[in-house]
Amino acid sequence: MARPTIYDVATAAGVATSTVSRAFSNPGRVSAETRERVLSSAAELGYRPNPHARALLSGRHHTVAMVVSDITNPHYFELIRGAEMRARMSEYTLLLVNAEESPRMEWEQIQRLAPAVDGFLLAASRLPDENLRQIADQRPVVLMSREVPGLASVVLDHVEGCRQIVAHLSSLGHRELVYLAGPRNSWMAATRWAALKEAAERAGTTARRIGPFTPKVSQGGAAADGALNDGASAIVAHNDLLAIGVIQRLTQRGLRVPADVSVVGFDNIFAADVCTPGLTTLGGAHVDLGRVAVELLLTADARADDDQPSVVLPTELVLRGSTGAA
Amino acid sequence: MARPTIYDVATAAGVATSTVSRAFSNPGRVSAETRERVLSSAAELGYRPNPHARALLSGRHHTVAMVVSDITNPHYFELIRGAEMRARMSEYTLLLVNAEESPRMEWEQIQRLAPAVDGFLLAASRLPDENLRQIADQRPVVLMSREVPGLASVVLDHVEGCRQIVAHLSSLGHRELVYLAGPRNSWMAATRWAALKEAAERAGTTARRIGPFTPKVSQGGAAADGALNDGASAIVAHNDLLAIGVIQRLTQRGLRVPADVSVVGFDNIFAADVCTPGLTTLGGAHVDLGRVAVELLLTADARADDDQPSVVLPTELVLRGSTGAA
DNA sequence: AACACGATGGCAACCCCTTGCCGCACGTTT
DNA sequence: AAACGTGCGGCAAGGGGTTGCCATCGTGTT
Repeated sequence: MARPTIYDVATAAGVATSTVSRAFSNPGRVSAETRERVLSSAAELGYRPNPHARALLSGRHHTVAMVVSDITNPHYFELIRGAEMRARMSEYTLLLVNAEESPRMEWEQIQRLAPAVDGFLLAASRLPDENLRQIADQRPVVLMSREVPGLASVVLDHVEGCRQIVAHLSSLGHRELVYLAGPRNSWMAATRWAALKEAAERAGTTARRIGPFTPKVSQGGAAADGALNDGASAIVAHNDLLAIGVIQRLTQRGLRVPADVSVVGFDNIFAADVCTPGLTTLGGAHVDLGRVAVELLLTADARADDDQPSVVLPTELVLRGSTGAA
Repeated sequence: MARPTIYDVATAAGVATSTVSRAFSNPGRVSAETRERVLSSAAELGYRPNPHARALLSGRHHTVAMVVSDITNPHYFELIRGAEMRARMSEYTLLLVNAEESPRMEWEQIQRLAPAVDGFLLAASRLPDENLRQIADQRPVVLMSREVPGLASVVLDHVEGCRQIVAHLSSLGHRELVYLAGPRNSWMAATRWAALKEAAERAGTTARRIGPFTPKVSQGGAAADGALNDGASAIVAHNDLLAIGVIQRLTQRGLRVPADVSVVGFDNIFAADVCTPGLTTLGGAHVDLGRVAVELLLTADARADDDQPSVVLPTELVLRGSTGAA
């Protein structure tokens, strides 16, 4: 038989549909006794509210969309996990959308979903600030791993993280490092480089940048060759995938890591722990990042437009075998 | 200003709302000229249909839900990617749901979402056959990495795959292998063991099973110790995570892989390629699996209830350093 | 005893879009 | 010229809930 509706429940309980509705969504508005009767009728019939009908009028969908710039990057899975957990805690559904590194596709998907979700989680968005503000005008938005003035965001503390990286390399005697940059339109790539350069200057270390590189293992070859050409004794890659590709290429070319070259990555993905040598990488509370982002999104209504928090979570430098004395 | 509705477009174009609706969803029903006028008015106003209102009446939501039993397992990422790609190709949205290995949670989430999605993709569902059939009565369902008579499914060819594993180990001189079983309610765990045992018998090899183990790296320790106790020269782990944990533990205990013990995994996750030694594992077209599953789901309406295909995709044994002569 | 007021339930409009059915204006057939 | 299509728009009824407003009832106040 067809799914029971609120009308069926109303008939069964001998009340009006409005009473049924209120019994569920506004318990204080009906007497305890009536409520009890409605709920038991509903349970008996196996009634479940139709989310679409509910959303149509109320405008609340109990759904948040998370848009990731590239779902193939294992780094995002931690964010997704955290977001999914927090969303489910509040009985929200997480919609996952992949933008495949294409700003246009990202924009279109967001526009398509805008009327159907309560807000957007944008992970490492490739859209320009301007567009992000437009989206924020329509729906609450929380940026992940990106900051834009006036918009809510959650990021890891890469300034401090880069300082740790430089300090670590410095203490091992490295006086020159090269940064393998990420994609041109990646905010993270710009941020990491700025923080790295600044930290290097303070530590009396030389930092150079080459790239940009698409942050995938397959690009590690080209990146490694470029880095060797540069002559630095330490390589800081835009992320772990690239770093792993670099190590593979270095090993293939007969260099020893870390005896000849040290390599550092970002993200602390699972593979960083099992590759050889283990990858020294800047990790952090990625699951928390996802969690906090949803938290911010769900509480967005309670904040004024000009009160959008920018949460910064701590990083931790995970030392493994890929870094050693210069 | 508020999002324009079909009424605004109708007014702007000087037609009735029904005409606007048809201009979009039933082009043959209006004259080319009228359609043109409606579309340009709509474009001008920036009109986008409200998916909820559309779904409410039509019953089609252009959304499919994918339920994974444990989102922390990187193996699923490939399935998710494939499913996401195929869904987007048809302008469908993919809803991602995590069941956290809990059948109860899986069931509740599915019931909650049932009225809001066009179908379910259930990856490695932990629900009993009975429940799966109930779900299939409500909505189209496609199982991934699981088979239930009468329901559509996509799986890798583990019978052939296990044969390959046994043949490989056999050719290296292994005469005894031990299988580290997956979770008790996992269909895959049962299937792999059955296939392995059968293949082993034919090859004149002894196969024993220990477990079950939760398929995580952290369980590799206990699994490895159990396997060593068994005395077999080759270990076949339920999946790569477990296998990697096993290798770590073996190495820690001073054994050499593969000189002392060979290890084989399942899934060919990214980390299998970068760990040391590289993990020999049974891979397959996981992205295709996701793709095909969505394909089946989207075409489910066209098939009779008793014509639910069970697609079997090929596997490939990826040889790496973790297996060697006995 | 007359009145005020809070608690509770029902009525009906509304959210936005789809679709069955009707009617009109043509063109075609015999 | 009468009888018939046929193509195309509009009307209006939902689809399943939510919510503003009104009616009713019981209790407390003076």
